[in-house]
Amino acid sequence: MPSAPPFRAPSGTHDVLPPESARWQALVGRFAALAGQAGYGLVVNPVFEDLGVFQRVGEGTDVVRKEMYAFEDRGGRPLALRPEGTASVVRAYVQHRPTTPWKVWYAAPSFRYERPQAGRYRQHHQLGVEVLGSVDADVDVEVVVLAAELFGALGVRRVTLALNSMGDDACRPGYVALLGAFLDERTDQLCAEHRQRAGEQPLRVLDCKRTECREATAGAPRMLDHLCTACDAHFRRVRDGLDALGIGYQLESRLVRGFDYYTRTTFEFAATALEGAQNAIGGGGRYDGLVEELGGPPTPGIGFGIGIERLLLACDAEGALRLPEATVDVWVVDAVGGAAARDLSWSLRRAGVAADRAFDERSLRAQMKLADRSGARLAVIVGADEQASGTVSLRQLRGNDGAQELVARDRVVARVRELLA
RNA sequence: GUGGCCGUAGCUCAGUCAGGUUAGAGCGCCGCGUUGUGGUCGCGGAUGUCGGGGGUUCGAAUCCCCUCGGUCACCCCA
Repeated sequence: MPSAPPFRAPSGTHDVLPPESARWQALVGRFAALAGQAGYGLVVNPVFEDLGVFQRVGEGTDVVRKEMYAFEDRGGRPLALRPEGTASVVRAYVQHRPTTPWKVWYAAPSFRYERPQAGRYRQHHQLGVEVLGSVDADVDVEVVVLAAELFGALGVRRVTLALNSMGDDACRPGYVALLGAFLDERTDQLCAEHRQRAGEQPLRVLDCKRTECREATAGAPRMLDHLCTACDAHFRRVRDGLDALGIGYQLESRLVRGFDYYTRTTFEFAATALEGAQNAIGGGGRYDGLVEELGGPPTPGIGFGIGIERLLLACDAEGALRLPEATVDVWVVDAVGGAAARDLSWSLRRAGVAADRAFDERSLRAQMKLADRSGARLAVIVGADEQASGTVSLRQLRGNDGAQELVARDRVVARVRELLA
């Protein structure tokens, strides 16, 4: 007698069950194929890391300052569930020092303690790639195009790409000083939060969506106008590459993104078919200082993350990724106790035929209903007569007027294969 | 973390505003019509502590408070 269940998935988490889980499989499978085809290997990282790994990477960011699942294990070690994928991959790079360029992809959960809503979860899942060890602008292009290709392969068309460059150590400090001076003169025009924090995070103010900040920064200096020669050339090559490959984008000088580690190229994909505010389906950028930050040798890097849940919502909104219902080829109906179903189903499966059966000695009628609903094309039926004569009845369930034939038990697999061919 | 809305069978929902006999529908599920045959059709059946807890009342799905969950916006981002 069911009553209110004592437990449910924690707030902001969710179960993925069949048939929805098949879409996950398909999505990850497509991505794995695309990444593999481009020379990326799978990386699997721990779901928690030393707390310091993430603190080092984003001490000025909301994600790290107020959204982390941080805890101590029984040995008193400070740990945290990963809030994003890049830090773990970079930590693994520093630890193992693979030869470069190191091109990897992952599909893994991330954890952020936020107020849940549609498309925003406390445990969500990301597909991502990282490339470590190359400053080549063509890597930036490869990474961005890879994400775009995934959307295309899935049939998600209504996607916009925002592109920006954050500069590097040579030009960013000067720009930030310029921006800081600009903001200092109009602190009182900013929103409440940034009136306090504009000094420490001037770039954040550009990203603020509040109208006060928007208006106050309308005439602010743009990073893109202050790139040094090297960053400007790099950015130009990135844009040329995207143009050559037919990937459209919009320059977005306000695109700052949520992590401190970005340098040069940053980008964000939004699904415009999504109604809600949570329409960013992927984003990333270059992080040429991050490996050193985590104790490795100077090594440039770039990567992106794509939110699986949001991407699936975008698929829904566009009617993409509609999968046919999963079916087996054959359903084994056994009215004589179950042993025949047990043996025949495995004979078929061992021969590569997808087969299923009922349990619990259901009535013949009930088993036939299940056979029908399963979508199987054939029913293998064993009743008392077949049992006695060492045969089975093979019935066609899809069309052919339910044509039925009697087949010797040792010829079942061969005949089934013929009929399915 | 802040604010608005919502929470009735497995699913989608009616009933809540004006508290009152055993809480309903459709779909799905199970069984039977056919003790050896599915799809259609017909008949029958099961399942709800009306999210949870407390309160008001003779009486609460319905009113009040708290809480949990969802959702929308802010914020942030995938």
